[in-house]
Amino acid sequence: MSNFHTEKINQLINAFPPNVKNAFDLISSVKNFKKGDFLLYEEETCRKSFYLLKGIARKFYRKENKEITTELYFTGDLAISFSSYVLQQPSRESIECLTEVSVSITDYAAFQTLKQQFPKLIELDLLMTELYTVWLESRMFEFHTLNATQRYERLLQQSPHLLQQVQLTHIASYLGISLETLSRIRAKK
Amino acid sequence: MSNFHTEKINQLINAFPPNVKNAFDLISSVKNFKKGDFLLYEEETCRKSFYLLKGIARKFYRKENKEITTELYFTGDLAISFSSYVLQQPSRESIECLTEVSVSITDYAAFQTLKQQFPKLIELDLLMTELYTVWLESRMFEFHTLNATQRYERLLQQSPHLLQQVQLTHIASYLGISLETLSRIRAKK
DNA sequence: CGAGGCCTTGACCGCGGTCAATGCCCGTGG
DNA sequence: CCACGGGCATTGACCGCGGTCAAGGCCTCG
Repeated sequence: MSNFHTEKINQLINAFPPNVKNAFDLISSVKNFKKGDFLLYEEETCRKSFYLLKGIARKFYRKENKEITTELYFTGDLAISFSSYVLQQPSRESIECLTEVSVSITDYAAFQTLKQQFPKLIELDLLMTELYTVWLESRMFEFHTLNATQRYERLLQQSPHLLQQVQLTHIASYLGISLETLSRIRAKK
Repeated sequence: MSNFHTEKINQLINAFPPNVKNAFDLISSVKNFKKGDFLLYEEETCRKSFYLLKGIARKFYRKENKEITTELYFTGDLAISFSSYVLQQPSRESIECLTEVSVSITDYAAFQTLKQQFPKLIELDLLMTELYTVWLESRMFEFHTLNATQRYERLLQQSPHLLQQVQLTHIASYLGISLETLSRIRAKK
């Protein structure tokens, strides 16, 4: 869940009374991972959410022994396999650390319980889900309306930092194109 | 928002106390539309949600004078342009009735207010958003993992009724393929 | 009977994928 | 300090899926 509309979320969180914040912290814990470590394995059910405090991670699935990256996470993003998390079913996606990563982990079940206690947390959950869905819709839209070159240029313009920090193999599959095609696109001009 | 997980939603709604149901009904109203009528126009901000009581509708956007169908609605589905509704911004999509349609319309602003009064409604909103997102993720996944023929066959198997009721032009664009290609796929065996 | 909407069929072609060879960079060990 | 190997990116040759354009068929309805 990319944090491209963070203001709204921060606004809501900052308005929380201290007891809600404290209760939330009690069911969360910080953990560190090394480059190459997995936060979630394919087939595993996503029972935790990972809030990135530092580092870069990616979510991907395998298709005929090739890996398709579906999301890239940076500091401030929330990493989960959404469908697996919501339905509490095995995930078709994995989440892998691309650098050293520090995350704040929150347990799914504990959060569900806490939401019943503090309805404001349901509002937070709704807001974050809405923003993820808006992002997903726009990603879908771009896949259908832009060709490979246009998708690359749009990424270049919207998230230039990303290209410095993530290897082209992952960027290519995130854009839904082959590494070779991406290379050719970049070669032109 | 396809109602493929309706049980959960019904469960939640049935547990609502009567006063919540009544309050909700007070901000909703039934309206009828003819085939070809629009529930929402492109560029318009989606300020209402449309719950289909009867009929078929579709959501689509235009791309170079061609129409791409993004969702098909049947009885029991909730028709909205999600991003427009959530962000209260102009929609890139339109919603059109494919048959005579009867809908229960709920105003966005009134629903927002009612949610503050009855937090259970936030839970309902969250649940429905989650299910839409799960559906959207699976749609995205199928676009990336299946070719045109496989997507058609999957639709055939999961929603055979749909093919009886919706013209092939819309089905083709819903599957992200041209009418001609769909016709050829159907011709084989 | 004619017109228009919808679907089918044919001919053609281009975007982007695949396979394979080569290049480049960097870390490790002799 | 250089040599080697592995990971990642580039480049070239080829090709197939599915799109486009155009013509023709088939209903339905006035």
